[in-house]
Amino acid sequence: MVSSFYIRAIEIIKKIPEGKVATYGQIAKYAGDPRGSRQIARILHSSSEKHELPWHRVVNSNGKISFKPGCGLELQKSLLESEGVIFDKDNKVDFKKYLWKPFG
DNA sequence: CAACTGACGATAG
DNA sequence: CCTATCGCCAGTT
Repeated sequence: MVSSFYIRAIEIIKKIPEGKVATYGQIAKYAGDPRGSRQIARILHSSSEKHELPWHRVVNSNGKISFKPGCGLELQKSLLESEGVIFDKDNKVDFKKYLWKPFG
């Protein structure tokens, strides 16, 4: 079962460039469902492996990671820092520098 | 088919 | 800043 929202979200996520991040709400909204933030989480889970999505470039609305230390937080943080995205002391990214915009 | 679940978002206190 | 709660929607049980 594949909804257009799902496909669209995948396409968007795959387009996130290195050194940039996007939010769940942003992706969901741009994919056609302003409130599909939860589906984004599902998509990342079910497709990050199948579609090799840069799941680590997706953070919540605060620019923070939803994980907890030991649950992947370190991994995501590490991956992003490898791409040039720096986290502050609150494990947040600087949207002014790293927020990716679908329109450029 | 009904209830539960979830890598969320926004609002309220 | 933090927790609590509602709303959204698809996938599971």
